[in-house]
Amino acid sequence: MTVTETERWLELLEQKGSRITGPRKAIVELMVDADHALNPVDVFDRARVKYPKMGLVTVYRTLEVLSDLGLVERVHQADDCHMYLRAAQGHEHLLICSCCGKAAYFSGDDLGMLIQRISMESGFSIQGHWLQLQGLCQSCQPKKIQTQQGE
Amino acid sequence: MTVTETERWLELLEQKGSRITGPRKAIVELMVDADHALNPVDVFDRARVKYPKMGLVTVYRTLEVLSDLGLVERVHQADDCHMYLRAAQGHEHLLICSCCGKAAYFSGDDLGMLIQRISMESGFSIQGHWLQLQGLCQSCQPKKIQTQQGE
DNA sequence: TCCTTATTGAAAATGTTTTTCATTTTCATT
DNA sequence: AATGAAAATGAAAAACATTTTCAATAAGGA
Ligand SMILES: [Mn+2]
Ligand SMILES: [Mn+2]
Ligand SMILES: [Zn+2]
Ligand SMILES: [Zn+2]
Repeated sequence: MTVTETERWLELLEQKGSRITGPRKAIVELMVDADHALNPVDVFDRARVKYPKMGLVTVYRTLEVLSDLGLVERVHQADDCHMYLRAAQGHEHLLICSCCGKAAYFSGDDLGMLIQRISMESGFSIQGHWLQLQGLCQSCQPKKIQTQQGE
Repeated sequence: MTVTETERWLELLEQKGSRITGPRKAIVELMVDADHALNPVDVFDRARVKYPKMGLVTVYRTLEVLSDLGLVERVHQADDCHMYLRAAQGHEHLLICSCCGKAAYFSGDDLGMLIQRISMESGFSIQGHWLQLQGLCQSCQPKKIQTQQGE
């Protein structure tokens, strides 16, 4: 599954007239599999394992290319706003572990009523929304006992 | 109302053992009233009108102090993740105009059901959420006719 | 294999935020 | 009102993150 997804990304890259290169393959392979949002340096460190002469500049450039193709997207967290993760499929939002950073998409939110009400009350015409849940993933729950913030 | 709110901020500052200074007054006055999220340079430019010898470093430092006191908070937007706005009162979320940047808080979202479901499905224990609506404010609607992104 | 051109990595440039430090200002105490 | 300790300030330097420049390299069609 990972292999075919990697191939899909590379084919898309090719279709758009980009060349398939060693550095790009290394970055695609790792981004396809990543279950944490990664910042450019994270990507750099991981990519260098597969492609040792990788330059950090190429990481920036490749993330931009993948982002333009809609394959990865930027993720904002309180401490780091320049993280990247495979893009959402359709209408999905992120759930991120505040301890280890593990990220998962979810879908099925319904803000229609809320948006309609706020639209009325504020006079804004609402174009989009941004929703992100923070929590502790299963493997981090034993490690941390923290207070829960409701609603 | 603005005057008393400014005073409240300054008193809080004083209570916490900080000194009330010219630069801080200028920044507090402008942040109390701001209806747009402002980045440090925005704050700098505006504060210099009232306090011409203001240094940019002081802006950074003062925003941090106000943020530590819970009086302002950092706002993330697609193009600029280091913007500051007066802090939410209780459980509020932001509505921001994608054209002019006008910001308004709203409350009354209820994600309880959603959170419970996602919690079940994912195994995460959910601690908090981050919700932001983007749209066009009343005065920007005539200017731009844009496609609407649903739900 | 050859050739054109996109891509690459190093280095330099740029832009932002933080640190350092001598000077100024605040404000509690005379 | 004058004094003095400590906090705050602004200029300059340093540290960081990101982008640009450019000569060398590599991709992939002919
Ligand atoms: Mn949604
Ligand atoms: Mn952000
Ligand atoms: Zn975790
Ligand atoms: Zn507007």
